[in-house]
Amino acid sequence: MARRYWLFKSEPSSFSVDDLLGAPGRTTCWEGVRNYQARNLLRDNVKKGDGVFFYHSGARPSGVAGICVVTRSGYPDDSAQDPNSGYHDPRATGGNPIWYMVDIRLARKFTNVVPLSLIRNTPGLENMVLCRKGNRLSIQPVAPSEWRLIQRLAGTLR
DNA sequence: GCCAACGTTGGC
DNA sequence: GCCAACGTTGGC
Repeated sequence: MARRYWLFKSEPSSFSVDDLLGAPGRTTCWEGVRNYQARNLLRDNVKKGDGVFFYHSGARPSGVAGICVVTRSGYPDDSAQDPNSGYHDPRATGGNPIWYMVDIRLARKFTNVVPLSLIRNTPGLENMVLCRKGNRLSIQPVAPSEWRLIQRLAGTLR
């Protein structure tokens, strides 16, 4: 299977690209996804070696803040089984973990966030899942052409 | 802070 | 299985 591309959303007030920059090995587990559609992607489709856009939501501005690489494919999100975690789900067990996560490593933090407003106005990006009305999916597929275009945009913002 | 859009829950 | 109520997301 060829390398695939994704976009992961995070509110920077909760976990930002700078938090990942400061993490050991610039690596983190992407815990806490509690939506079944996003869960299915993490469990079944996001694979080691895939590319990830780190997206800041609820930010000023919201937009793509950097590029990551998946370093571990989907595995059970054990925060669901931790009563002390904010992500605890009492239904999750070892035999039925329900929720899944992957590990990602920050490859590059963009000098400037590529803002959503620019993405919306850039030909070739208007059909991104990100731009679709009402979209709330926190794990999204990104087309190879979109992957290249956004990196080119990031270069123009330097 | 507002509010539209969406996902989930739970009564029936 | 339907659907109203509710909670959450996320842009603005």
